[in-house]
Amino acid sequence: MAYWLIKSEPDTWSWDQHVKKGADSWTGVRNHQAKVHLQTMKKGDKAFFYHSNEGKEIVGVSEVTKEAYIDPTDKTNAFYAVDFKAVEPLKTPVKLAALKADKNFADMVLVKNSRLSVQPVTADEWKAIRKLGGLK
DNA sequence: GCCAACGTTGGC
DNA sequence: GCCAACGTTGGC
Repeated sequence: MAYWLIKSEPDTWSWDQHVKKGADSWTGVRNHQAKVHLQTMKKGDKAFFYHSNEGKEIVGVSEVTKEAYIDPTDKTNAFYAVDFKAVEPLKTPVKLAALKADKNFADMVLVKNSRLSVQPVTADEWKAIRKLGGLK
């Protein structure tokens, strides 16, 4: 089981919308590094749902329900989409600022390369952030 | 709203 | 194939 972090601007697609929809497709990724990560995802993998711009915090946990397929919104067929369903919200959102202030997360991709929209998360980071978010 | 960081494009 | 110019993202 691998862990990931997916980013969305709440103006475009928020956690609340994600929860209401249940499962939805993560389309529109037009970055090759992010694409590689999408292709690596397996059904059942978990991902943190991060709000960029507004909030700048990790707000929930999602799960991969469908592995990478050609992004229907991409006419060149060069990019991929993955389906996610919302699993559970964090009891306390984990702020980017809090991660930056904590040395344990100094190497985290979110801290180092904030522009990447789909990122891997290590098992250690996963556990620590769940804890910070008030989950077991 | 600004601007730094990054990716992409296109001229040479 | 290099690199300057440009566009986009996202933190501040």
